[in-house]
Amino acid sequence: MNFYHSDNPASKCSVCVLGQFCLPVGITASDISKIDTLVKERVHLKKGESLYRHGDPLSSVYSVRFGTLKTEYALEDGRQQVIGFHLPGEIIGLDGIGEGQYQSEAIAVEESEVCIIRYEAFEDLARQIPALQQQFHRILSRELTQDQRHLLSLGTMRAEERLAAFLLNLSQRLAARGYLNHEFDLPMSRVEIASYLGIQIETVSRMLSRFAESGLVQIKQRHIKLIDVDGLYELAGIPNPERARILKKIP
Amino acid sequence: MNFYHSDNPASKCSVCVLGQFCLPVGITASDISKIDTLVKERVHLKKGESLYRHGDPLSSVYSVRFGTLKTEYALEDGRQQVIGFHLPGEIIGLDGIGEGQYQSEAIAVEESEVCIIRYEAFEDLARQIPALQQQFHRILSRELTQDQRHLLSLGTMRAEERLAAFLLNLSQRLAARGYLNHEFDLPMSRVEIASYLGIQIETVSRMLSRFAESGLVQIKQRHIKLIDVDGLYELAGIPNPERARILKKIP
DNA sequence: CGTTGCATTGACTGAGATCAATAACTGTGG
DNA sequence: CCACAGTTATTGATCTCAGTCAATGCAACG
Repeated sequence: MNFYHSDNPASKCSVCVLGQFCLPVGITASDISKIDTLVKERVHLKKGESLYRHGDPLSSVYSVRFGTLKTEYALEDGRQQVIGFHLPGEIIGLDGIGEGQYQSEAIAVEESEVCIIRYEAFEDLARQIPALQQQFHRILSRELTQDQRHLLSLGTMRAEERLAAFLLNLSQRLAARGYLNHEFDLPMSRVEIASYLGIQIETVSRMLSRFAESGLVQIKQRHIKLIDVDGLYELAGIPNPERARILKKIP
Repeated sequence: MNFYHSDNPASKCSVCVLGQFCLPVGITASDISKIDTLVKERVHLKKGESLYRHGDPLSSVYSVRFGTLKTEYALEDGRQQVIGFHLPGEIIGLDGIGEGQYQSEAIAVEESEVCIIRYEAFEDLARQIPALQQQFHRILSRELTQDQRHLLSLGTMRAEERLAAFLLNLSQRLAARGYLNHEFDLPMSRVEIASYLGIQIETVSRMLSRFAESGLVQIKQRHIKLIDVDGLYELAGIPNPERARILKKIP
C-alpha cells in the first residue's frame, strides 16, 4: 500500500473526472472548496493488496479513482465470497459504519488507486452541506438496492442467467463511465467471478464457452466482446434498457 | 391499510419500548421532543397488505411497531424473492432513498403496525441532531451488512445450513427484543421462508423434518422449539455467540 | 523451456428441483 | 358442531443442473 499526500490541484475532487459519481450535484463554489479539503490523501494498491480487512477500525471510506477492487465477506468457518466489484467513482468501506469496524475485506483486483475520505470529517461536513448529506444517503441506499439485486440473482437465477446478467451489469457500469461497453477486459479472474455469482469456476468456464458457441460473445482469455446484447438480455431474463421499449405486453 | 394520527403520549418515540432500536443513544431531552414531533402517524396492516410497492414515490421510511413485514424484490420477468423479514424496531423503506422511489414491495406477513417517518423532515432533523444522523448512518450500514450476510448464505451455504442459520438468526433477533428465543411461532409461511433462502418449499419442509428427527428442534406447524442450539450452530457452520468462547483454536 | 498459475473440457455424482399424491390445518356457512 | 372447500405443509419418486474430480491446454515469467 502506498500513501500519497497532495495539495496539488489535480488531486482535487472538484476537478476529478469522477465527480459525477462521488460528488453531489447542485452545490455552491464554497461548498466545493470545503469538499476539496476533505480528500487530501490517496492510496495506491497493487493487484492483490488489501485496502482494509474485516475487523479493522473504521477510519475512512474510500472512493475508487482507478482500477477495480473486490469486497469479500467471510464466514467464521473459512468459507468466503466476493460480495461486490467496485469500479472508479464507487464508494467502499460503508459496511464499517454500523459497528465502527469493517465487516468485509477490500482487495485490489488489479492495480488501483483510491481516495481516502476521513469518515468523521465527512460526517461533519455532510451536516453542513445538505446536498452532500442527501447524496451520501442516496449512495448508501443504492448500495442496498445493488445488494438486493445480487440476492435475487443468487436466489432465483440459474448459472447461465447469473453470468449473462453479470456481464451486462459490468457493461452498463463501464458505459456509465464512458468506457467502451461492448468490448472490454475483465479485470477479475474466473475464480473471482465464480465466487461472486455463487457458482463454481468450471461452470463459469463452461457457460462462457457456451455463450461463445451461441454467438452471444467472443472471448479470448479475459478480453470479452459482447456480440448479441439483446440475446444476452433475453437469456438473463431482464429487458434491455438500452433500447426504449415501446411495446407493451398484451395479455 | 389503516392510518392513525395521534398526539397522545403513548405514541411518542421517546416512550416506545422499541426506542433502543430506532432512537439514537445519547441525545438530550430537547432533542427527544423534536424527534417525537417527527412521528405522528402510524399504519395498521392486515396480513397480506402492502405498505408500499415497487415504484411508489418515497415519502417516508417506516419503523415496525409490532408484527412482521417482508420485503420482496421482483425481476422484470415476474420472478420474485423475499429479501428480508422485518421485526419490531427495524426500519424499512430505505431502498427508496436512492432513486426517490421504493425498489421493493413491503408486505405484512402477519397483522402489523408501523410508524410513519416523513423522510424529508427526518433528513432535516438529522442535520440538526448529530447523534440522530450518526444513528441513521449506522442503521443503513447494518442493513448493508445484513444483506451481505444473506448473500453469503445464498452463495456458499447448502440448504440445510441456510435453514439452520435462518432459525438461529430469527432466534437472536427475538432475544434482542426480549421475547422467548428458544420457543416461538414463525410468523411467515414455508413459501416465504423458501423464497428468502433461495430454495424450494419442499426442501424447507424436508430439512425441518430432518432437524426434528435429529432432535435439534421440535416443530408443530409454525410453532418451533429449538432443542439443541449448539447443534444448530454447528450445522450452520457458525460459532455460537450465546456462549462466550474461551477456547482458542490450537493449530 | 520447464515451472507455475489460470482456464478449459470431460466424466461422473449428488443436492436439491420438479412432479405428484396425500395430509393437516383454517375458515365458512349451514 | 360438523361438513366442505381452500389453503398450506409433508412426503415420496424421479430428474436435472451444477458440483466434484481429474486430465489437459495455454500464457506468462524467471
